[in-house]
Amino acid sequence: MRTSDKHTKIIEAAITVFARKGFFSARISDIAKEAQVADGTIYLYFNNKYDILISLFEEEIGKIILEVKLLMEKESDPRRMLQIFALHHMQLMEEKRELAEVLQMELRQSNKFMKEYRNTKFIEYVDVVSAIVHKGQEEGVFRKSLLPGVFKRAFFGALDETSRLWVLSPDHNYTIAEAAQQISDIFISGIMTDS
Amino acid sequence: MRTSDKHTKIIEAAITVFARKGFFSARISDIAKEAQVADGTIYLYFNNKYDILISLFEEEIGKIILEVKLLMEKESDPRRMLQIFALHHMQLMEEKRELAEVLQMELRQSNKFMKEYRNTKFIEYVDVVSAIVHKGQEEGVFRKSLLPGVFKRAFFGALDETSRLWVLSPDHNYTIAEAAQQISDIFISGIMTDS
DNA sequence: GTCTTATGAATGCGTATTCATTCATTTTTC
DNA sequence: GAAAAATGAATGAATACGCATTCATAAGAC
Repeated sequence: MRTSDKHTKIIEAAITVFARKGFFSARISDIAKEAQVADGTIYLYFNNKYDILISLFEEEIGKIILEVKLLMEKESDPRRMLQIFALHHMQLMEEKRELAEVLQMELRQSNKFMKEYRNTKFIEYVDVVSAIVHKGQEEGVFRKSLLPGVFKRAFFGALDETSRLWVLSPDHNYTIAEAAQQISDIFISGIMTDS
Repeated sequence: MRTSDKHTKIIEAAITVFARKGFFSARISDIAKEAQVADGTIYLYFNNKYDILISLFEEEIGKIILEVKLLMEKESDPRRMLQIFALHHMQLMEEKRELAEVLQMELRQSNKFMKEYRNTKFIEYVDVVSAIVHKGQEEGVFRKSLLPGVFKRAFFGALDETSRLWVLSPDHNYTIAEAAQQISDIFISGIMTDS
Protein backbone atom coordinates (compact mmCIF):
# COMPACT_ATOMS: atom_id res chain seq x y z
CA MET A 1 0.00 0.00 0.00
CA ARG A 2 1.42 3.36 -1.03
CA THR A 3 2.05 6.16 1.40
CA SER A 4 -0.38 8.58 -0.19
CA ASP A 5 -3.18 6.06 0.14
CA LYS A 6 -2.96 6.06 3.92
CA HIS A 7 -2.84 9.84 4.05
CA THR A 8 -6.02 9.99 2.00
CA LYS A 9 -7.70 7.22 3.93
CA ILE A 10 -7.06 9.04 7.19
CA ILE A 11 -8.35 12.35 5.83
CA GLU A 12 -11.49 10.66 4.58
CA ALA A 13 -12.01 8.87 7.86
CA ALA A 14 -11.52 12.15 9.70
CA ILE A 15 -14.18 13.83 7.58
CA THR A 16 -16.63 11.10 8.49
CA VAL A 17 -15.82 11.13 12.19
CA PHE A 18 -15.61 14.93 12.57
CA ALA A 19 -18.95 15.24 10.74
CA ARG A 20 -20.55 12.76 13.09
CA LYS A 21 -19.14 13.92 16.41
CA GLY A 22 -17.47 17.27 15.90
CA PHE A 23 -13.75 17.87 16.26
CA PHE A 24 -13.52 17.82 20.03
CA SER A 25 -15.72 14.84 20.68
CA ALA A 26 -13.99 12.85 17.96
CA ARG A 27 -11.35 10.43 19.25
CA ILE A 28 -8.13 9.68 17.45
CA SER A 29 -9.02 6.04 17.98
CA ASP A 30 -12.35 6.63 16.19
CA ILE A 31 -10.54 8.00 13.18
CA ALA A 32 -8.02 5.16 13.26
CA LYS A 33 -10.78 2.60 13.39
CA GLU A 34 -12.68 4.26 10.55
CA ALA A 35 -9.51 4.40 8.45
CA GLN A 36 -8.63 0.82 9.39
CA VAL A 37 -5.21 1.71 10.71
CA ALA A 38 -3.65 1.65 14.15
CA ASP A 39 -3.83 4.72 16.35
CA GLY A 40 -0.09 5.23 16.09
CA THR A 41 -0.13 5.14 12.30
CA ILE A 42 -1.98 8.43 12.23
CA TYR A 43 1.05 10.07 13.82
CA LEU A 44 3.24 8.90 10.95
CA TYR A 45 1.18 11.10 8.62
CA PHE A 46 0.06 13.96 10.84
CA ASN A 47 1.70 15.82 13.69
CA ASN A 48 -1.36 15.89 15.90
CA LYS A 49 -5.13 16.09 15.94
CA TYR A 50 -5.23 19.75 14.89
CA ASP A 51 -2.96 18.98 11.99
CA ILE A 52 -5.50 16.50 10.62
CA LEU A 53 -8.18 19.19 10.68
CA ILE A 54 -5.99 21.82 9.03
CA SER A 55 -4.76 19.44 6.32
CA LEU A 56 -8.35 18.50 5.68
CA PHE A 57 -9.34 22.16 5.25
CA GLU A 58 -6.46 23.03 2.99
CA GLU A 59 -6.76 20.03 0.72
CA GLU A 60 -10.52 19.92 0.37
CA ILE A 61 -11.16 23.63 -0.02
CA GLY A 62 -8.26 23.69 -2.47
CA LYS A 63 -10.09 21.22 -4.67
CA ILE A 64 -13.35 23.17 -4.42
CA ILE A 65 -11.70 26.44 -5.42
CA LEU A 66 -10.10 24.84 -8.46
CA GLU A 67 -13.45 23.46 -9.53
CA VAL A 68 -15.39 26.67 -9.09
CA LYS A 69 -12.80 28.85 -10.77
CA LEU A 70 -12.83 26.52 -13.75
CA LEU A 71 -16.60 26.85 -13.95
CA MET A 72 -16.41 30.62 -13.75
CA GLU A 73 -13.94 30.81 -16.62
CA LYS A 74 -16.50 29.22 -18.91
CA GLU A 75 -19.06 31.95 -18.28
CA SER A 76 -19.00 35.68 -18.79
CA ASP A 77 -22.47 36.95 -17.84
CA PRO A 78 -22.29 38.00 -14.18
CA ARG A 79 -25.90 36.98 -13.59
CA ARG A 80 -25.28 33.50 -14.93
CA MET A 81 -22.09 33.32 -12.91
CA LEU A 82 -24.02 33.95 -9.70
CA GLN A 83 -26.55 31.30 -10.63
CA ILE A 84 -23.84 28.80 -11.38
CA PHE A 85 -21.95 29.58 -8.19
CA ALA A 86 -25.13 29.11 -6.16
CA LEU A 87 -26.07 25.84 -7.80
CA HIS A 88 -22.55 24.48 -7.58
CA HIS A 89 -22.21 25.40 -3.92
CA MET A 90 -25.51 23.81 -2.98
CA GLN A 91 -24.85 20.67 -4.99
CA LEU A 92 -21.50 20.33 -3.33
CA MET A 93 -23.13 20.42 0.09
CA GLU A 94 -25.60 17.78 -1.03
CA GLU A 95 -23.08 15.46 -2.65
CA LYS A 96 -20.47 15.74 0.04
CA ARG A 97 -22.59 16.05 3.14
CA GLU A 98 -19.96 15.03 5.59
CA LEU A 99 -17.36 17.39 4.19
CA ALA A 100 -19.97 20.13 4.16
CA GLU A 101 -20.75 19.61 7.81
CA VAL A 102 -17.12 19.73 8.80
CA LEU A 103 -16.43 22.86 6.79
CA GLN A 104 -19.53 24.62 8.07
CA MET A 105 -19.10 23.74 11.72
CA GLU A 106 -15.46 23.29 12.47
CA LEU A 107 -13.88 25.67 10.01
CA ARG A 108 -15.66 28.65 11.47
CA GLN A 109 -14.76 28.10 15.00
CA SER A 110 -11.27 26.88 14.25
CA ASN A 111 -9.78 30.28 14.89
CA LYS A 112 -11.07 30.01 18.45
CA PHE A 113 -8.84 27.16 19.43
CA MET A 114 -6.10 27.53 16.84
CA LYS A 115 -5.01 31.10 17.26
CA GLU A 116 -2.27 30.94 14.68
CA TYR A 117 -4.36 29.46 11.87
CA ARG A 118 -5.69 32.00 9.38
CA ASN A 119 -7.94 30.47 6.85
CA THR A 120 -6.87 32.10 3.62
CA LYS A 121 -8.33 29.36 1.45
CA PHE A 122 -11.81 30.02 2.75
CA ILE A 123 -11.48 33.73 2.08
CA GLU A 124 -10.29 32.94 -1.41
CA TYR A 125 -13.43 30.92 -2.03
CA VAL A 126 -15.84 33.62 -0.89
CA ASP A 127 -13.91 36.22 -2.85
CA VAL A 128 -14.98 34.49 -6.03
CA VAL A 129 -18.36 36.11 -5.37
CA SER A 130 -17.04 39.60 -4.81
CA ALA A 131 -15.09 39.28 -8.07
CA ILE A 132 -18.35 38.53 -9.87
CA VAL A 133 -20.06 41.53 -8.29
CA HIS A 134 -17.17 43.76 -9.23
CA LYS A 135 -17.29 42.54 -12.81
CA GLY A 136 -21.06 43.11 -12.96
CA GLN A 137 -20.64 46.65 -11.66
CA GLU A 138 -17.89 47.39 -14.18
CA GLU A 139 -20.14 46.24 -16.96
CA GLY A 140 -23.02 48.32 -15.65
CA VAL A 141 -25.26 45.32 -15.04
CA PHE A 142 -25.20 45.57 -11.25
CA ARG A 143 -25.90 48.65 -9.15
CA LYS A 144 -22.76 50.54 -8.25
CA SER A 145 -24.21 51.46 -4.88
CA LEU A 146 -23.79 47.90 -3.62
CA LEU A 147 -20.84 47.09 -1.44
CA PRO A 148 -19.21 43.94 -2.85
CA GLY A 149 -17.94 43.11 0.63
CA VAL A 150 -21.48 43.04 2.00
CA PHE A 151 -22.88 41.26 -1.00
CA LYS A 152 -20.41 38.40 -1.00
CA ARG A 153 -21.05 37.67 2.64
CA ALA A 154 -24.79 37.95 2.33
CA PHE A 155 -24.85 35.73 -0.75
CA PHE A 156 -22.52 33.16 0.70
CA GLY A 157 -24.34 33.24 4.03
CA ALA A 158 -27.70 32.70 2.36
CA LEU A 159 -26.43 29.69 0.42
CA ASP A 160 -24.57 28.24 3.33
CA GLU A 161 -27.33 28.51 5.89
CA THR A 162 -29.91 27.14 3.51
CA SER A 163 -27.79 24.16 2.55
CA ARG A 164 -26.80 23.62 6.17
CA LEU A 165 -30.37 23.24 7.26
CA TRP A 166 -31.29 21.28 4.16
CA VAL A 167 -28.66 18.73 5.07
CA LEU A 168 -29.73 18.61 8.70
CA SER A 169 -33.47 18.30 8.40
CA PRO A 170 -34.77 14.96 7.22
CA ASP A 171 -37.71 16.13 5.10
CA HIS A 172 -37.56 18.80 2.44
CA ASN A 173 -40.38 20.28 0.45
CA TYR A 174 -37.92 21.64 -2.09
CA THR A 175 -34.84 20.42 -3.91
CA ILE A 176 -31.33 21.78 -3.70
CA ALA A 177 -31.63 23.05 -7.26
CA GLU A 178 -34.88 24.88 -6.47
CA ALA A 179 -33.36 26.52 -3.43
CA ALA A 180 -30.27 27.57 -5.39
CA GLN A 181 -32.50 29.00 -8.11
CA GLN A 182 -34.66 30.95 -5.67
CA ILE A 183 -31.69 32.38 -3.85
CA SER A 184 -29.86 33.48 -6.97
CA ASP A 185 -33.11 34.94 -8.32
CA ILE A 186 -33.59 37.00 -5.19
CA PHE A 187 -30.05 38.29 -5.21
CA ILE A 188 -29.92 38.96 -8.95
CA SER A 189 -33.13 40.98 -9.02
CA GLY A 190 -31.92 42.67 -5.86
CA ILE A 191 -28.72 43.97 -7.39
CA MET A 192 -29.69 44.73 -10.97
CA THR A 193 -29.53 48.31 -12.09
CA ASP A 194 -33.04 49.66 -12.37
CA SER A 195 -33.78 49.49 -16.07
CA MET B 1 -25.74 38.60 47.68
CA ARG B 2 -28.90 36.95 46.38
CA THR B 3 -28.97 33.56 44.77
CA SER B 4 -30.09 34.82 41.40
CA ASP B 5 -27.14 37.17 41.21
CA LYS B 6 -24.67 34.30 41.21
CA HIS B 7 -26.60 32.47 38.54
CA THR B 8 -26.50 35.56 36.34
CA LYS B 9 -22.86 36.27 37.10
CA ILE B 10 -21.91 32.76 36.05
CA ILE B 11 -23.92 32.95 32.83
CA GLU B 12 -22.33 36.27 31.98
CA ALA B 13 -18.87 34.96 32.73
CA ALA B 14 -19.58 31.90 30.60
CA ILE B 15 -20.57 34.08 27.65
CA THR B 16 -17.28 35.93 27.91
CA VAL B 17 -15.17 32.80 28.26
CA PHE B 18 -17.00 30.74 25.64
CA ALA B 19 -16.73 33.66 23.22
CA ARG B 20 -13.00 33.91 23.81
CA LYS B 21 -12.06 30.24 23.76
CA GLY B 22 -14.99 28.24 22.50
CA PHE B 23 -16.96 25.77 24.58
CA PHE B 24 -14.47 22.92 24.60
CA SER B 25 -11.34 24.93 25.22
CA ALA B 26 -13.04 26.90 27.98
CA ARG B 27 -12.20 25.63 31.46
CA ILE B 28 -14.64 25.60 34.33
CA SER B 29 -11.95 27.31 36.33
CA ASP B 30 -11.80 30.08 33.71
CA ILE B 31 -15.50 30.70 34.12
CA ALA B 32 -15.21 30.58 37.89
CA LYS B 33 -12.38 33.10 37.84
CA GLU B 34 -14.26 35.42 35.49
CA ALA B 35 -17.37 35.19 37.68
CA GLN B 36 -15.29 35.65 40.83
CA VAL B 37 -16.56 32.49 42.46
CA ALA B 38 -14.95 29.21 43.39
CA ASP B 39 -14.95 26.33 40.92
CA GLY B 40 -17.27 24.33 43.13
CA THR B 41 -19.82 27.13 43.38
CA ILE B 42 -20.67 26.70 39.73
CA TYR B 43 -21.98 23.22 40.53
CA LEU B 44 -24.43 24.67 43.01
CA TYR B 45 -26.15 26.47 40.14
CA PHE B 46 -25.56 24.18 37.16
CA ASN B 47 -25.40 20.42 36.78
CA ASN B 48 -22.37 20.40 34.52
CA LYS B 49 -20.56 22.27 31.79
CA TYR B 50 -23.16 21.46 29.13
CA ASP B 51 -25.89 22.73 31.39
CA ILE B 52 -24.25 26.14 31.52
CA LEU B 53 -24.27 26.30 27.73
CA ILE B 54 -27.87 25.18 27.41
CA SER B 55 -29.11 27.57 30.10
CA LEU B 56 -27.25 30.35 28.37
CA PHE B 57 -28.96 29.56 25.05
CA GLU B 58 -32.41 29.29 26.49
CA GLU B 59 -32.26 32.42 28.57
CA GLU B 60 -30.56 34.69 26.08
CA ILE B 61 -32.44 33.64 22.97
CA GLY B 62 -35.63 33.87 25.01
CA LYS B 63 -34.93 37.54 25.67
CA ILE B 64 -34.13 38.18 22.01
CA ILE B 65 -37.35 36.58 20.81
CA LEU B 66 -39.42 38.66 23.20
CA GLU B 67 -37.75 41.82 21.95
CA VAL B 68 -38.16 41.08 18.29
CA LYS B 69 -41.77 39.95 18.57
CA LEU B 70 -42.59 43.17 20.36
CA LEU B 71 -40.99 45.16 17.55
CA MET B 72 -42.94 43.21 14.93
CA GLU B 73 -46.25 43.91 16.62
CA LYS B 74 -45.72 47.63 16.12
CA GLU B 75 -45.41 47.30 12.36
CA SER B 76 -47.76 45.97 9.71
CA ASP B 77 -46.01 46.52 6.37
CA PRO B 78 -44.12 43.30 5.57
CA ARG B 79 -41.36 45.22 3.81
CA ARG B 80 -40.78 47.43 6.82
CA MET B 81 -40.91 44.36 9.03
CA LEU B 82 -38.05 42.78 7.10
CA GLN B 83 -36.03 45.96 7.33
CA ILE B 84 -36.60 46.20 11.04
CA PHE B 85 -35.76 42.56 11.62
CA ALA B 86 -32.52 42.96 9.68
CA LEU B 87 -31.47 46.09 11.48
CA HIS B 88 -32.38 44.71 14.87
CA HIS B 89 -30.51 41.47 14.27
CA MET B 90 -27.37 43.21 13.11
CA GLN B 91 -27.44 45.76 15.93
CA LEU B 92 -27.82 42.95 18.41
CA MET B 93 -24.69 41.26 17.09
CA GLU B 94 -22.84 44.53 17.34
CA GLU B 95 -23.99 45.44 20.83
CA LYS B 96 -23.59 41.99 22.29
CA ARG B 97 -20.55 40.73 20.47
CA GLU B 98 -19.65 38.02 22.91
CA LEU B 99 -23.16 36.63 23.05
CA ALA B 100 -23.30 36.79 19.26
CA GLU B 101 -20.13 34.77 18.94
CA VAL B 102 -21.34 32.11 21.29
CA LEU B 103 -24.70 31.82 19.60
CA GLN B 104 -23.20 31.73 16.13
CA MET B 105 -20.44 29.26 16.87
CA GLU B 106 -21.51 27.00 19.67
CA LEU B 107 -25.23 26.88 19.17
CA ARG B 108 -24.91 25.41 15.72
CA GLN B 109 -22.62 22.62 16.57
CA SER B 110 -24.26 21.89 19.88
CA ASN B 111 -26.38 19.14 18.40
CA LYS B 112 -23.15 17.35 17.52
CA PHE B 113 -22.13 16.73 21.07
CA MET B 114 -25.46 17.02 22.83
CA LYS B 115 -27.61 14.53 20.98
CA GLU B 116 -30.68 15.06 23.08
CA TYR B 117 -30.79 18.86 22.86
CA ARG B 118 -33.15 20.23 20.23
CA ASN B 119 -32.96 23.93 19.90
CA THR B 120 -36.57 24.97 19.62
CA LYS B 121 -35.87 28.56 20.68
CA PHE B 122 -33.57 29.14 17.75
CA ILE B 123 -36.16 27.78 15.32
CA GLU B 124 -38.76 30.06 16.87
CA TYR B 125 -36.52 33.05 16.22
CA VAL B 126 -35.95 32.26 12.55
CA ASP B 127 -39.62 31.51 12.09
CA VAL B 128 -40.37 35.16 12.75
CA VAL B 129 -39.05 35.71 9.22
CA SER B 130 -41.17 33.06 7.56
CA ALA B 131 -44.24 34.53 9.28
CA ILE B 132 -43.42 37.89 7.69
CA VAL B 133 -43.05 36.29 4.26
CA HIS B 134 -46.32 34.47 4.68
CA LYS B 135 -48.08 37.67 5.63
CA GLY B 136 -46.57 39.47 2.64
CA GLN B 137 -47.73 36.74 0.31
CA GLU B 138 -51.25 36.79 1.76
CA GLU B 139 -51.43 40.52 1.17
CA GLY B 140 -50.15 40.13 -2.36
CA VAL B 141 -47.02 42.20 -1.75
CA PHE B 142 -44.59 39.30 -2.07
CA ARG B 143 -44.40 36.76 -4.88
CA LYS B 144 -46.36 33.61 -4.13
CA SER B 145 -43.78 31.50 -5.95
CA LEU B 146 -41.26 32.00 -3.15
CA LEU B 147 -40.85 29.25 -0.61
CA PRO B 148 -40.99 30.83 2.87
CA GLY B 149 -38.81 28.00 4.16
CA VAL B 150 -36.05 28.89 1.73
CA PHE B 151 -36.47 32.60 2.19
CA LYS B 152 -36.23 32.58 5.97
CA ARG B 153 -32.99 30.61 5.88
CA ALA B 154 -31.48 32.66 3.12
CA PHE B 155 -32.40 35.93 4.82
CA PHE B 156 -31.24 34.82 8.21
CA GLY B 157 -28.07 33.30 6.75
CA ALA B 158 -27.23 36.51 4.93
CA LEU B 159 -27.64 38.60 8.07
CA ASP B 160 -25.83 36.18 10.26
CA GLU B 161 -22.81 35.62 8.05
CA THR B 162 -22.44 39.34 7.38
CA SER B 163 -22.61 40.25 11.05
CA ARG B 164 -20.33 37.35 11.95
CA LEU B 165 -17.57 38.60 9.73
CA TRP B 166 -18.23 42.21 10.65
CA VAL B 167 -17.60 41.32 14.27
CA LEU B 168 -14.50 39.30 13.47
CA SER B 169 -12.65 41.62 11.14
CA PRO B 170 -11.05 44.65 12.71
CA ASP B 171 -11.65 47.21 9.95
CA HIS B 172 -14.94 47.85 8.24
CA ASN B 173 -15.67 50.08 5.30
CA TYR B 174 -19.35 50.03 6.13
CA THR B 175 -21.53 50.31 9.22
CA ILE B 176 -23.84 47.70 10.65
CA ALA B 177 -26.82 49.86 9.67
CA GLU B 178 -25.61 50.18 6.09
CA ALA B 179 -25.13 46.44 5.80
CA ALA B 180 -28.59 45.78 7.23
CA GLN B 181 -30.09 48.27 4.81
CA GLN B 182 -28.34 46.77 1.79
CA ILE B 183 -29.34 43.24 2.72
CA SER B 184 -32.98 44.05 3.33
CA ASP B 185 -33.03 46.09 0.09
CA ILE B 186 -31.69 43.13 -1.87
CA PHE B 187 -34.18 40.73 -0.39
CA ILE B 188 -37.16 43.06 -0.62
CA SER B 189 -36.64 43.89 -4.28
CA GLY B 190 -35.98 40.19 -4.81
CA ILE B 191 -39.32 39.06 -3.49
CA MET B 192 -41.70 41.81 -4.54
CA THR B 193 -44.42 40.94 -6.99
CA ASP B 194 -43.56 42.38 -10.39
CA SER B 195 -45.72 45.45 -10.59
C1' DG C 1 19.82 -8.29 6.86
C1' DT C 2 18.74 -3.56 6.75
C1' DC C 3 15.45 -0.02 6.24
C1' DT C 4 10.76 1.41 6.20
C1' DT C 5 6.20 1.23 7.75
C1' DA C 6 2.79 -0.20 11.04
C1' DT C 7 1.11 -1.61 15.51
C1' DG C 8 -1.42 -0.93 19.95
C1' DA C 9 -0.44 -1.14 24.83
C1' DA C 10 1.42 2.01 28.13
C1' DT C 11 2.11 6.67 29.65
C1' DG C 12 1.05 10.91 31.53
C1' DC C 13 -1.26 15.13 31.28
C1' DG C 14 -5.23 18.06 31.71
C1' DT C 15 -9.39 19.08 33.70
C1' DA C 16 -14.48 18.10 35.06
C1' DT C 17 -16.37 16.97 39.11
C1' DT C 18 -16.57 15.82 44.05
C1' DC C 19 -16.75 16.50 48.91
C1' DA C 20 -14.80 17.45 53.51
C1' DT C 21 -14.34 21.69 55.58
C1' DT C 22 -15.09 26.63 56.60
C1' DC C 23 -17.78 30.43 58.00
C1' DA C 24 -21.36 33.83 57.95
C1' DT C 25 -26.09 34.01 59.05
C1' DT C 26 -30.32 32.50 61.16
C1' DT C 27 -32.89 30.06 64.62
C1' DT C 28 -33.52 28.25 69.08
C1' DT C 29 -32.99 28.03 74.00
C1' DC C 30 -32.79 29.85 78.57
C1' DG D 1 -30.29 39.76 74.92
C1' DA D 2 -26.51 36.41 75.14
C1' DA D 3 -25.00 31.89 74.15
C1' DA D 4 -25.54 27.69 71.69
C1' DA D 5 -26.99 25.11 67.83
C1' DA D 6 -28.25 24.56 63.14
C1' DT D 7 -28.12 25.77 58.41
C1' DG D 8 -26.45 25.87 53.88
C1' DA D 9 -23.74 28.68 50.70
C1' DA D 10 -19.18 28.79 49.29
C1' DT D 11 -14.65 27.02 48.91
C1' DG D 12 -10.67 24.76 46.53
C1' DA D 13 -7.66 20.80 47.08
C1' DA D 14 -8.03 16.03 45.91
C1' DT D 15 -9.81 12.62 42.85
C1' DA D 16 -10.70 10.07 38.93
C1' DC D 17 -10.67 9.34 34.33
C1' DG D 18 -10.66 10.13 29.40
C1' DC D 19 -7.77 10.41 25.69
C1' DA D 20 -3.74 12.41 22.82
C1' DT D 21 0.59 11.01 22.16
C1' DT D 22 4.70 7.94 22.53
C1' DC D 23 7.62 4.11 21.80
C1' DA D 24 9.26 -0.59 22.09
C1' DT D 25 8.32 -4.14 19.12
C1' DA D 26 6.70 -6.51 14.88
C1' DA D 27 5.85 -7.05 10.08
C1' DG D 28 6.90 -6.07 5.44
C1' DA D 29 9.75 -4.58 1.50
C1' DC D 30 13.74 -5.03 -1.37
